[in-house]
Order: sequence, then structure tokens, then C-alpha cells
Amino acid sequence: MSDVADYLETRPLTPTAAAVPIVSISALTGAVMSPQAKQAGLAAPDAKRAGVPCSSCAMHSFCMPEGLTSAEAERIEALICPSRTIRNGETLFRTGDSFQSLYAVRAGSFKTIVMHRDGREQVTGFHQAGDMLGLDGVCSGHHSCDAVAIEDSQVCIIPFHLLEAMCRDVKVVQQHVHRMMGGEIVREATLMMLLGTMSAEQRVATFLLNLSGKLQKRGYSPAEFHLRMTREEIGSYLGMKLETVSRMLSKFQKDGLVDTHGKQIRILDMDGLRRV
Amino acid sequence: MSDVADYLETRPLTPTAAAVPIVSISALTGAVMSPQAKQAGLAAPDAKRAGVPCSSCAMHSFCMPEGLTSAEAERIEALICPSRTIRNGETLFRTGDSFQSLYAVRAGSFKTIVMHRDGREQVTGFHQAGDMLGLDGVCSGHHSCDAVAIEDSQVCIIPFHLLEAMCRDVKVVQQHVHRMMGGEIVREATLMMLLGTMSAEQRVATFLLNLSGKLQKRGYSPAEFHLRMTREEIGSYLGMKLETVSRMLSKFQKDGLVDTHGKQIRILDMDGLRRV
DNA sequence: CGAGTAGTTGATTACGTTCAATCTTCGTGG
DNA sequence: CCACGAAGATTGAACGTAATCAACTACTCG
Repeated sequence: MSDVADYLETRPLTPTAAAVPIVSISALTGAVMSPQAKQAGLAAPDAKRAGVPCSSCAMHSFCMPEGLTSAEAERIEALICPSRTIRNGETLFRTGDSFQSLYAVRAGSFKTIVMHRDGREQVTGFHQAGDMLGLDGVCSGHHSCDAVAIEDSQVCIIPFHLLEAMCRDVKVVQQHVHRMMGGEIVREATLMMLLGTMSAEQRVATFLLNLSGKLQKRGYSPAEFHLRMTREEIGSYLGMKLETVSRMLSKFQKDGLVDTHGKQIRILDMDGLRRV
Repeated sequence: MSDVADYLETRPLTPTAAAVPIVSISALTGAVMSPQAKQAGLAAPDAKRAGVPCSSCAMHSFCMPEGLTSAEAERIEALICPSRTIRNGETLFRTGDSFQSLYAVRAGSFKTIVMHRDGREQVTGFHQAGDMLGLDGVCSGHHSCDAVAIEDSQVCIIPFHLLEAMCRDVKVVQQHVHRMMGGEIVREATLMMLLGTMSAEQRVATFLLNLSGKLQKRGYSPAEFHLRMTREEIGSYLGMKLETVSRMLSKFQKDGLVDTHGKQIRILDMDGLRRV
């Protein structure tokens, strides 16, 4: 439910960080389970050790605090369990599951959904490489949403009790965790604003702009990208029906703001979208 | 933006805590400013020292972690600045203000609002005695919403850097802070669900039920209470117009679910409301 | 290549907004 | 204490946006 990277908006982004291409899932190799993964009771049978250490991971700048000593950086690396592969449509965790770990998305994309008792569900967030998942479980010790992969994905597993322990020793880690949680709070408040005050047209425009900004921070083109989610998932996220999403995209097309071909999106007039 | 008490839902509530009446603002006495308040640069000229120490504050069970040693409890008390009085309509902090402290509502009520650039604003939360305010600033170091008193109120000021320091030393304090932040994340996700999937009727019903539950946890009658906010503020919070709020309340009245006289509310059929 | 899923577009309906008039409550000052 | 004015709340009528229902098209994948 969280965007680790959001709080970076308020910090300068290094040019190198923005230019690094995202690691593809096929570039990640598999290996054996670590003792910590067993201890946390979380790594699935298909858990695999990523060949890439944090220090050389492209998402490094999104997950890790700055200003660590090399000893501290090593301690964090030791704390992180082997990454786990989640195939398209599979769930990383479900509502009610015991909360043990946070998950940093290393590659791929997820949606988080909450289910109403009457069966209706709503998408509460989309999460790409560099985002953090699982903070919803911190409060009660149980997850309060489902996290489902919307393409083949890979996550790093961070046992929360170990992270908490490290927070007690290393101030920058503590502040990093607080900022991640705080960022999630702000992100959700912004979304409440969107759901509470904007028209369907404005919501879709805002959605595209937010996604664009997020991709830009990761070194991708902000103007041309591929949607990982369906119209229905977008609609659920934005509090409207899929037909309405489709209509709004068609309208933007007609107005010359974007160029859509199914899931392929090209933003032609960024300012025009902002003015909607 | 936070409800400290929400996470207590998952923990047993002691009968005594539920039975304690809420301290009235008139019961609080004033005194001088502490060195810490000056240091934090936050206490307003009208800051007053609450005569009541945390240990005998009625809201104690909502703000404080359990299982502290007496030395730790003393340290927390020393850390908390003199409380500050905020009159109806005054703001505790504004968007963009530098984030220095959290605020525990000791008496009264607040709303938090976010402002869109086009001037429209939305209420993102209501906060009563026992709730925590200010977590929105943790991420960026600046507040991302305004907190406005909707009746004469009093808050305890908790300098965040001191709280962070204590989190590093005392595990239960750390977990308490994490749970507060996590609780806020879950609260907002629930609200997103409400805004994204529910009809106006269901939203108003849910609002009344949530408020009722919150009051019950504080030892008040869950069936009969006084709304502190206007229809317009409720509407803004629920993503609808004040007229719609009014119509829904009238409808509930007609259906025999509630009895409303202006801001005085009596819930006649709790289950009926839940079934809406 | 065919089945099934995802997406687009049109027609109709319904819910909530908008605009407006009226009523109530509450705070202020004569 | 009551009168007055302002702000808040209620109710009605007309309107508009997005939902619903439905038909059709375009992809994707065994």
C-alpha cells in the first residue's frame, strides 16, 4: 500500500538514480533460502535468492536510507531475506494473514485490494518496483488488504521485527521507516481528496499524471508507458466504473491530450491534462 | 489525521478505561511554559501547563503504551510539553508548517483539511480526545494538511525528535508509535473504500456507526451523542454535499433508524443502520 | 483459429448536485 | 430578557454526471 519513493519528492534526486534502468525480472537469478526466511516463516517454497545485492540493485535508492556506514549497510543486507517470485494473479499476502514482514517490490507490479463484507472490493493502490508493501499490517499485526501481482513480479522480504530492532540502533534507518509510513499516510490522504472532490475526468487525468511522475522518478519516459492494470482495476481504484474510465480516455484522445492504444499510453499534452 | 485509539480495537479494552468520563476542558488548569516547549519552538503564548499528569489523565490509555516501567513513564511525561489551548475555529497547524511535534487531543475536537490548488477543500478526518494529530508531517518534515479546532480544545505537545529518541531506547514506545502510524494507514484505507464504493446513504450510516463506536470506546453512550461538526463538514468528509447529508439523516429519521434534532443524534436501530 | 477476456461506444436510468426558498438555532447587543 | 441577524439545516424542483444495460470490436492465448 505504500510508495517508498513518494517521500523522495521532497529530497533531491540524484541524476544517476533517475537514469538507472529498472532491473528486469529475468535478470534475477535464484538460489537457496536463508535461515532468516525460515525464521520469519514467510519464504514460500519457490523463494529464490536474488543474485543482486542491495548495493547494486537499481531500486536501491528507493528502499535504502542514505548515509549508512558500510557496517550498517551490511547489516541491512543481512536482514533482508531472499527475494520471492510472485506470478501474475498470485497473492503476496491476504487480509487476515499474520503480519511478519514488509515487502519491497524489486520487479513487476502489484495491486492492493480491500474487500467489503458484501463482496465488493476496491483497489487501494498500485505498487511498482521501488514501492513498499505490507505497512497495512503494522497496526494490528494482521494484514488488512490483499496484495496481488498484476504481472510476474519479485519482492524482497524484510522481517519487520528485525527492521524494528535495527531502527533502535541506527537513527537514519529509524527515520527512513518513519518517513515511509508517513509517506503512505500522505499518499492516502491525497487519494481521499481525489475520491471526495474530483470529477471522473479529473480523477483519470490525475491518475495518468501520478503514474507518469512515478515512472519518471524511476528513469522511465514520463510521456509514454504501458499500463499494467485493466480498466476495471483503474476504475476500482478511482471510484468509478470501467466504462467511465474508457470514456474519459476516449475524451482525452479526442481532445488531443493523450494517445491511447489499449494499454499503451502516450501523453501528448501534460499541461492540458493538469488543467482538466 | 490519526486516531490513536483505533488500533485498540484489536486489543482488549479494560472496563475501567471504558468507564472513565472524559476530562472537560474547564477542569484543566494553566501554568508556565516548560523549557522543552521553548526548545521545540512550538508553545504559543497562551500555552498552559495542564495540572493533570499523564498518569491521571482520562485519555491516558489512548496515548500511552502499556507495560512501561515507572522510570520510562516518567521519561515520557517529562518529554511532553505543556498543553496548549486552541479556541473554536483556530488552527493548530497549517499546510506547509514545519513539522516538529505530534499533538494528542486532550479535550475538544479538531478537523483536518487538505486544500486543493483550485481552492476546494476536503475534510480528511475528525479528531476527538484521545486522538493523535500531526502524523501527516512525518514524511516530508512539513505538515500536509490544516488542523482546525471545531470547538474549544486542548492538546498535549509531543516533540517528535524526543519521541524518536525514546523509541530507540524503549521497545514498547517504538511499537506504540509504529502502531499509531499503522493505524492511521488502515483508517485512511477504510475511508478510501467508503468514498470509492459506497452510496451516500451507506456513507452517512457508516459515519454514524464509526462515531458511535469511537464514543463508546471513550466511555460515552454509543446511542446518543452530539455532533461537533456541521453538515457541510460531514459532507466534505464523506465526499458529498451538505444537502445530501441532511436528506440522508431525514431518511433515517423517517425509517426509524435514528432520531435527529439538529446536532443531537440518537441511534434507535443500530443493526438497521448496519444493514443499510 | 476459435474462445474468452478486455475494451469501446451508445441509449437509458438513477443518484446526487445545484439552485432556491424556508425554517431553526445560536450568539450578540440593545 | 428579548430582538435581531447570521449561520446552519431542511426540503423541494430541475438538472447533470456517472452507472447500468447492451451491443459490438479488438486482443490474447491455448
